[in-house]
Amino acid sequence: MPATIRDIAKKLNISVSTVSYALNNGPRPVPDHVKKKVFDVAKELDYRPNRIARSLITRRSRTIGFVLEKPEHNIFLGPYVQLIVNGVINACEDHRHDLLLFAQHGAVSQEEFVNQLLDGRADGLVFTCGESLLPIIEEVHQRGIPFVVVGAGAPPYSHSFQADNDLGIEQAIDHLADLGHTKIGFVRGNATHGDAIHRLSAFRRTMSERGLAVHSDWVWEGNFTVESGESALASYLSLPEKPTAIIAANDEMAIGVLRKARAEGIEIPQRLSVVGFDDSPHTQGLYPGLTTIHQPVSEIGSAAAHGLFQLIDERPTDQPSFFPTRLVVRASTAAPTKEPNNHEIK
Amino acid sequence: MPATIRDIAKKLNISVSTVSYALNNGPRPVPDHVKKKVFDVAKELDYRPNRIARSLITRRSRTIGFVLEKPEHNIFLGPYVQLIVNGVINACEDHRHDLLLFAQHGAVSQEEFVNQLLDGRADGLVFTCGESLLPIIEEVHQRGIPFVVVGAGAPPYSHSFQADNDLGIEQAIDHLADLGHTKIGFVRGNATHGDAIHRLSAFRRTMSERGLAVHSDWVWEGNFTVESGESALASYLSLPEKPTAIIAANDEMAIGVLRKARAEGIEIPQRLSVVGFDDSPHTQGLYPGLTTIHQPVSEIGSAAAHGLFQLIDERPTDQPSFFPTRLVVRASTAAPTKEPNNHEIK
DNA sequence: CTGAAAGCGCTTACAG
DNA sequence: CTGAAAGCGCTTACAG
Repeated sequence: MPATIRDIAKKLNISVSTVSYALNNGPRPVPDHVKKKVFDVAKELDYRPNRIARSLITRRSRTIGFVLEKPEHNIFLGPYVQLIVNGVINACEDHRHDLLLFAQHGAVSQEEFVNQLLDGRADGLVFTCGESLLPIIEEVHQRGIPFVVVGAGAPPYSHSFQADNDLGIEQAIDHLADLGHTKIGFVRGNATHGDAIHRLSAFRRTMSERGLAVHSDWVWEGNFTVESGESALASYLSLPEKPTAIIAANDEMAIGVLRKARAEGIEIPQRLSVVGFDDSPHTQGLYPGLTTIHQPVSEIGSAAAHGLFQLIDERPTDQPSFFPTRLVVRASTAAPTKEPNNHEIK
Repeated sequence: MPATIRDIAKKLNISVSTVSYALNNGPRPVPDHVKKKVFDVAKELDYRPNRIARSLITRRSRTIGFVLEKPEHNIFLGPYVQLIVNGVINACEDHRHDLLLFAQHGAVSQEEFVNQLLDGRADGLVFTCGESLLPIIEEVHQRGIPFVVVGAGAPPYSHSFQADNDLGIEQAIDHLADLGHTKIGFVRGNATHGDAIHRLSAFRRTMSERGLAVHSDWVWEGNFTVESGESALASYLSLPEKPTAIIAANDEMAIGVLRKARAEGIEIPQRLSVVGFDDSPHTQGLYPGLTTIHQPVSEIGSAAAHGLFQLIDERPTDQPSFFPTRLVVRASTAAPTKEPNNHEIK
């Protein structure tokens, strides 16, 4: 049986309150010689404070929760989630908190899941933004516990932290237009994902603002995976009239496009230019390099967590919440020099 | 003020025990009509069970902890950690637990950190293996709370889950030897990391078993990052006699070797063969492909977590704890065809 | 200055 | 069958 403050108090013939104040260094003063004895006995008994008991009273766990977007196995494999969590963890370290990953979104009912989010283990929550989370965010909001949302498409009442998707898509289109492209395709992300939705509508809007046509044949479904990028390129191949450039809503899908293009013998960037979105670290190691839109994902995660800590402490939030993107030109884009339609389909 | 079971009991004029048994569906039977009333009032009051209070009594939080190996910012960016966490999260979902990431290893004293690990928020702990964790594992072990260790170099009393590093290094060496290489270099990982230490000694041993010489000039320090692979290749360049092949203790460093080799105009694999270790997913997307040793990192994480759940439940552990590796041949290895020493150093 | 006591929100032996 | 009560390990008003 682990030792408690009662054991320490008994051993020293003093009250538990004195022990408590001694161990916590306040708020009530305790004479140094008493304090010393308390610490000595604590060490002797291998006393460890029980934070559960403390939390029950203080209503603080010094832990924040992270809610994964989708109830999918292997959700953790995406570079985006990894970067966000990395940023959140960094902020937690700075702020002396720990991070609880809720793992049961896919395994229990929504009611039970919300109960878990609100069961006292976390002082506040970081949501990633996906449609499946919206009703959950709503319930959490009703409850009044502090939360923040990472990504586009958060409810208006929430504190959200996101990249400037509009700017990013403009940068991608303008880069391609500057190179002389007029026929530009788009691989979209999950229809349930806030950023994906945002980037698609930014694509449509910016294209028409620039006087460029958007063919519905040139917009492909995707789900942020390499595989969905590959199948986008597969259907590109069967088009009678092909775009000379493709923007993918994230790097993974851009990699899929590149990979499939390579397999099909389509020269990149001579015959087809490809732009990604994210500039995630492992894309940076790709050869030949991928032209992409950089967004500071880890910093967004950090800012979100710091914002959450401010909400928890009922301080005003002074964190930046809207992050500019940046075009990173590498080897996957160039002026269109070869006619894409001349390509032989096997 | 959130509602408690007392509020429900008061409203229905029944005892809190009945409410508790009703909400938990037992162990004491509660008549269905009472149960229904309890659930109705619970919903009406927006009652949410407080797991902190429950945990204080049951001494179970249905949460396990994950202890990161090193007190480094951006620790989460490594693909290895990501894969382990992914496997652990998957197991958590299966077992209806959540995962607490301890974030303060670098921010607080060791004593305070151990106190956090033992403060009741986690029912058991998953450690990754690094030297800095050994004294911490020792203290946790003394305390008697369930824990498992992922990776090589765990204390003998612990349940550890790891890849067969010896086999992996043998596979790498034998593959290169079969191609005709006799001069093989090695980029080692952090000197404080269990797997890194293990792979290096496996390299030395297997080389000598195969009658191949190990030059100390051909073993480079590394720290599992791309950059350290690059600097290994930089010092390779200045060697009077160069190996024809390099094994890196993980994929990141192998990527660094490849990248630097490309920058220096060294033809891969004609002039230099490179073998990695891990076969992490984003390596799989590399072009040209990296020959590497596959280890099932995510499965190891899953098995470790499942093992931990069995320890927590005091059941016998039946999880596999030693995982075979597998050679994956891609484009970075071939028979040595060009003399490496002929290469011009700029 | 310090101790005795109430209480955080639950679970669960103990009575009736 | 169900209620009253003890208690988990702490914090913190309340007395003295």
